[in-house]
Amino acid sequence: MSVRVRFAPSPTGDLHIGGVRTALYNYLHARHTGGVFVLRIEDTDQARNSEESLKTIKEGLAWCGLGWDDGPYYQSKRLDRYKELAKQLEEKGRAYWKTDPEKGTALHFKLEQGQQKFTDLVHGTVSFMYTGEPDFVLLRSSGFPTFMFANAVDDHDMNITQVLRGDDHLSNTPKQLQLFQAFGWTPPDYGHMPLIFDPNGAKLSKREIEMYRSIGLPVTVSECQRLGYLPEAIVNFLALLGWSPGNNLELMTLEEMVKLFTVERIGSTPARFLVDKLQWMNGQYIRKCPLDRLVELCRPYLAGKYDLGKVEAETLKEAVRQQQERLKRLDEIVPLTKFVFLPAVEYDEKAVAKWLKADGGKAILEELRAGLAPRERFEKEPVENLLKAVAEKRGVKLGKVAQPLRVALTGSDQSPPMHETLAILGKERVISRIDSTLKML
RNA sequence: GCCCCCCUCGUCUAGAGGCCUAGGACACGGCCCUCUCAAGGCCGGGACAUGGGUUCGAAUCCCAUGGGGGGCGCCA
Repeated sequence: MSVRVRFAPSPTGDLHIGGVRTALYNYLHARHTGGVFVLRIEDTDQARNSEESLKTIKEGLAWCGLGWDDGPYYQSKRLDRYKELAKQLEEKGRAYWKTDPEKGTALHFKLEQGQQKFTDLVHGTVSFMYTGEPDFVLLRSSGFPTFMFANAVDDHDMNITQVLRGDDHLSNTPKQLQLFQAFGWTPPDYGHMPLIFDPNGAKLSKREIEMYRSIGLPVTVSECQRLGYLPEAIVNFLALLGWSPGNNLELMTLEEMVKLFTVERIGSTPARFLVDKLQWMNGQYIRKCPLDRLVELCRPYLAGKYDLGKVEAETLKEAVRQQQERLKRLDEIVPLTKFVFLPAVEYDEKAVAKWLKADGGKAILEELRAGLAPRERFEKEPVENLLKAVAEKRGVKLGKVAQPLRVALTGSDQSPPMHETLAILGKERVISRIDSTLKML
């Protein structure tokens, strides 16, 4: 039978990083086997569902490059089907109505007690012992089905062959298996993948989002976007949280992952989500990114902070180019290009003290001004020659003469190579910034 | 409370009885490159949770203990 897998989120919030990984593994399995990837929306909780969340999920999957082949199907549109099947169970004597004084009358499934065994795709044989395991609800008093029920029914109706989901569902599986048994259906194979933990080893929690944000840890797709991560990096990183191709290969495109992915190689140990490696990986993808695309990726961050209205396209492009190998996150472009896009220099006092106010800083700057003034353009060779000449004449190292200029032009002791810094600022700004710095000293 | 899952460097992992004096990556430290910061290159420290078995031989198999996590909702 050809493979059919699904991603079945409930539209009750942002698309979570754990959800992305679940979607990814199902997507990879489908693509690897030439199967079909189904999207199903489990919107049976009227109170918590939202249109906006649905939109977020679809856009989030698209952003990650995880397209589905079939669906989306909506459980809210299949209520009749669930009711019909529930009735069958009732007629078979496997379900009964019970009234809760607070919540109303709901249909319950009669759970068989005793040993429950099944073979999990990632854990192997798993065996449960049900002693006083309570019966679970099939239909709520509202008439809506529960997850346990609708989810199993849909997996059957949609001919799902493998269910790849989080370990948090492992304990529920025997119950759903009993449902399949009661209907006389063949169940799909289940594979439960390890949970993703936060840096403290606890389950990722929505409540901690502020703390996560403060350490640059994106736990939802919108956080990924906000914090300047590339989808390639997120997908690549998440793929490696619980799966490995086994040959020391780490940087992979989606296509490569598709080729390499097998569910046998999904691990069984929970993984902590730390930001370090993700940032490194993001930097790798930023460096590989074609410049034109990188400019567009950076533009919103810059536009949010600077007035780009009068900035020439070439300047913007060059500013981004200069920082490409320094970025780990897109949002870092903002502080790094401050010297280009802000009209006035913001001086770092420590840098000023170290390079300009100390021994000969001012004299060096004056000398460089004299050397720079006759030039219209600042190319690599002439600039380097000038710096070297000044350094030699004074018997000091290159850094001794480059740094004062750097601080005068950018306010900081860190910037792209001198000739690039000069070139992007242009003659006029170079001279005026040197002059106003000199005046200040 | 009951049931279940997990346990290799700080982190992600490779490892399916001898290939392991345990490999890779991130992070960390050092060096090189160098006008700064990065990037890049090289080197280094760093792990089989513990205790019992099984076996000629165990990170790999079994059992306990410890630790971590999950499930037991008219949430999904």
